[in-house]
Amino acid sequence: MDEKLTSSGTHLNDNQHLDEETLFVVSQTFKALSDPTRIRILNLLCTDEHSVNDIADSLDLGQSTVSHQLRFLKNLRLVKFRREGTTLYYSKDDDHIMNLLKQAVEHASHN
Amino acid sequence: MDEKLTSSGTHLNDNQHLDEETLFVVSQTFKALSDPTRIRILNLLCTDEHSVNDIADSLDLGQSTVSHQLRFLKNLRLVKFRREGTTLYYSKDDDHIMNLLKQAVEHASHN
DNA sequence: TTTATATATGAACACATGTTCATATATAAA
DNA sequence: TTTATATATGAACATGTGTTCATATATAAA
Repeated sequence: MDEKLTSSGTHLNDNQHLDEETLFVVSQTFKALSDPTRIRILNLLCTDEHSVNDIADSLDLGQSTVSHQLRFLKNLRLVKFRREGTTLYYSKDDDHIMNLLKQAVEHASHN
Repeated sequence: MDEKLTSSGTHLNDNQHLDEETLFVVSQTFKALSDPTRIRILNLLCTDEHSVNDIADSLDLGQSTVSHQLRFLKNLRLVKFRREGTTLYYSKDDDHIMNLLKQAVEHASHN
């Protein structure tokens, strides 16, 4: 127990080397944020929840495109959804990553 | 002057819509951080400067691979280099983006 | 059940991406 | 100039990625 303080665990924090799992998760996370379409979707979900067609209409994207990208984001647990009849309302599910996106946007638009 | 306070500039901060240039820069930035090899290189450059062969040896990568990726990172101004004889010492050139990487790593390794 | 609407899915396609190989360039030493 | 070392470069290749199209599924209303 308290693996971080021992020196015999499978992978400890040597604070320098990145183990393969961390590397994979980090790269996948940034990959999610590396596509303009996904960035626009997440930016839209930053404030409110939206249905799939809402998103498609707002961003002028195909319904299929939005659905595919939402599945991608859902697999990474960056978004979640709530059903109401036949409509699915998607919303953000990871405030930490949304914050990274916000930081990058602010950095890029040099405010 | 002071475009942010006017309402007649080409693109203002409506704080909701992302203009194309911002979208491009943000996506490119995250793309840089979305590849395991580049993450490992940046992680290595997080603390000290390193030559190309240093990096290749440390991370068990081909010299060509490292050189290609360093060019990629240099084009995005995430790294810079300093020459000493025939050796080029690379180091980080964007503390803000390095900080984003650090945050993601810490988030992924659930500390 | 039939119909309408909202969303998901899979195949296909064009395009982007990362690595490798061979080779070019650049600097310094002999 | 020749030689050695460090790095850069471009072509080629396999693989990954985002969008579109057609269609399937799911829920609700009629």
